[in-house]
Amino acid sequence: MVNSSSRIKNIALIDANNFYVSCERVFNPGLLKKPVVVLSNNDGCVVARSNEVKALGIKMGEPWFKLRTLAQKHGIIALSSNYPLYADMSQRMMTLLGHFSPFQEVYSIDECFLLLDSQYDITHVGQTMQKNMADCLGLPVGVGMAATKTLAKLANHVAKKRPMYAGVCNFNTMHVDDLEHLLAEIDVSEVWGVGARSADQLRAMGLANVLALRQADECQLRRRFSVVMGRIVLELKGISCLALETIMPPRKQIQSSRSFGTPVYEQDELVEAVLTFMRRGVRRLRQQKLMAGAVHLFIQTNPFRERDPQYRQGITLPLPIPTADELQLARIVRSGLTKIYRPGYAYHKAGILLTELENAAGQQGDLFSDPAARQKSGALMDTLDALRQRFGRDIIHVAGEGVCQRWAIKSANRSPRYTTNWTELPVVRAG
DNA sequence: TCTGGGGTCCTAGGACCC
DNA sequence: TCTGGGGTCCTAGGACCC
Repeated sequence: MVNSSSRIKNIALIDANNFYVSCERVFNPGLLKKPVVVLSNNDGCVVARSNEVKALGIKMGEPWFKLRTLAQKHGIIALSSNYPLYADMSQRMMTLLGHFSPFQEVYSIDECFLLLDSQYDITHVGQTMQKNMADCLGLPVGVGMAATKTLAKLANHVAKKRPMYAGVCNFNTMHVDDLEHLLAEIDVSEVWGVGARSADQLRAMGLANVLALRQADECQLRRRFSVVMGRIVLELKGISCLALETIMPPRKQIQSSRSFGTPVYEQDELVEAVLTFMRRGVRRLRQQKLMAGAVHLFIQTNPFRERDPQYRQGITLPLPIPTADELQLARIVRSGLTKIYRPGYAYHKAGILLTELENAAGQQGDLFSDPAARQKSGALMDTLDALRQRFGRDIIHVAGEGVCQRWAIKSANRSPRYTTNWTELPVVRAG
């Protein structure tokens, strides 16, 4: 893996440490060095942990109510999630990192891949990125570099876990013996794409660490698992199978769903929820200039309440022609709900899934559709878009969404939307 | 009392066709 | 008595990711 040849690719993975917690700390330095968690919707589960919390052994995804005593004992600060803030910080981070290479793949809210030019000292470039993120945004990041995406992910893991790397680790400049020694110490479950299930099976086959997996026979593992595992093995060997996706592929589905703050029994209330989800889904559909060919609607009781009667049902509702018309979509889910709703259950979650998405611009005409009606619907939707743009996205509802929304989520400890809402900007004291 | 939400890809198996 | 077989399409479910 010594970087003797310029043909070896330099792929960097930059990833913010404890992203949500770090975003909160930027605007509230009082949270620095304190144990902090950020909770999911409804303040249900832990979705981000500061290092102090990780040190206490608290796991990702742990239900918050189970941690109350421990939290009290250690003074853990719990924040409701504040997605507008994180999304905005993410955008700033990606823009800044984009200056380091024309080849950037934004992989998730807090990480991106960059293809770097080998003529520079790549490790130094990584250190510059790290400093840049700290100086401009106040975000701590880890940087991993290697010849493939899977190896870069691992290098990033090493950069964060081993203090000697100080957050920047480049596999491409390591001697192969050192690298293999390192990989032998890493559990196979740390490999990108190896989940808990596969990790158990790999261990049972005697492939417990990353080096063992790297040296395994690709064909055999492909047959035993799937093509995905085959690719992972090749990537670990330094053979690139996963291309850098610099252009975001179009969405294939848009989902909008929520657990309820309190159980819902009545059909009318479910209608409220489902119509609200549909409005949110359609907003994203229209933002991305897409149309949906079908909608899937689902409702379910709480699977954790095992003693309660359980019911879960979904229905796929095809549209005669693809549409982004909120009113039409609202009508169709409302009628779909009457088909799957059963009285007598405590519903806990519902959602809609817009599928068979296609580009609104490339929309084909339909022999039976009425062009005048389509034009009218388009004009109405444009008006709604404009009103919401001007007065806020929740200004207009479809009739039936309800006003009080008793089922709406709980979000007890949300921080202000520092960067995206004028009334919540942080105040800077002069002098 | 209280257990997230939003995605992707792959595979197996059934339906269907010739 | 003999009781096809191969290709394709679709869907549900599994696994994984952040």
